[in-house]
Amino acid sequence: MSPIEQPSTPQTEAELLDRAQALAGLTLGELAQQAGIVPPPDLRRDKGWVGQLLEWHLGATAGSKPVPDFIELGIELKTIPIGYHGKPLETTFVCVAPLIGLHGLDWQHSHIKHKLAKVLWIPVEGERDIPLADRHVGSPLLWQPSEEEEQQLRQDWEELMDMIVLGQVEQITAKHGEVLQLRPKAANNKALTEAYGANGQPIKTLPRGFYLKTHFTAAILAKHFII
DNA sequence: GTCTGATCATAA
DNA sequence: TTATGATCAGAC
Repeated sequence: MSPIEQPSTPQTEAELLDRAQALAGLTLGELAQQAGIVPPPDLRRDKGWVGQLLEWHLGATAGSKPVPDFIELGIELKTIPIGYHGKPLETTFVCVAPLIGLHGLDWQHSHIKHKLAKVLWIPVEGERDIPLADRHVGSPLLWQPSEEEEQQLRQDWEELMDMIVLGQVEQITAKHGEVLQLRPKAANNKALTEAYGANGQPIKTLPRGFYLKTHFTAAILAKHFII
């Protein structure tokens, strides 16, 4: 057996798209075999497995660094689990929400705006009754937020950040926001980080992340594939 | 059936 | 602990 090398990094957007398109229709089992790895029985203990498998095939290099998957192209790769009805099964994690040091932070300079500036979505069958190795990869979609989409994101972001600045982070639930929600993003409920309390004093709370609601990502996919 | 809060693995 | 990659699973 010769060692398996990761495919090279695409140099252009077109090349990345071509290569993503070439993966469409294949199963995760086939892709795992090409990468020389064995699919886990389920994703319970490997929630990021699908995303990392696709990153490998497309030659993403960022690893766990806080930069886009394809640095040169400024493109972020996201896999999205799809149900039998063609709609996303899960919300999409975007990034962790800053809870302190927010003075002067606005939407234009937010981490989330930059994360979502250009995203390569790759739908993957996600129904739990389909064995992981048998799930098919779908057609990729390169997306940039429309003005309307960005406006929706910005509005929710500003509402949520206002609450965080006012020390109301613990009053925020997943119901806040139309397209963007704030939910815990942690290893467990013992992992704490610093935030503002109601009176401006520091408190310890669960790290939070921004997630795109399924109806928002469903609309993105629908706009591209159904029209 | 859907949603929300909780959780899992790994690297640095 | 924070960053990456997300899905699980009980509540509703």
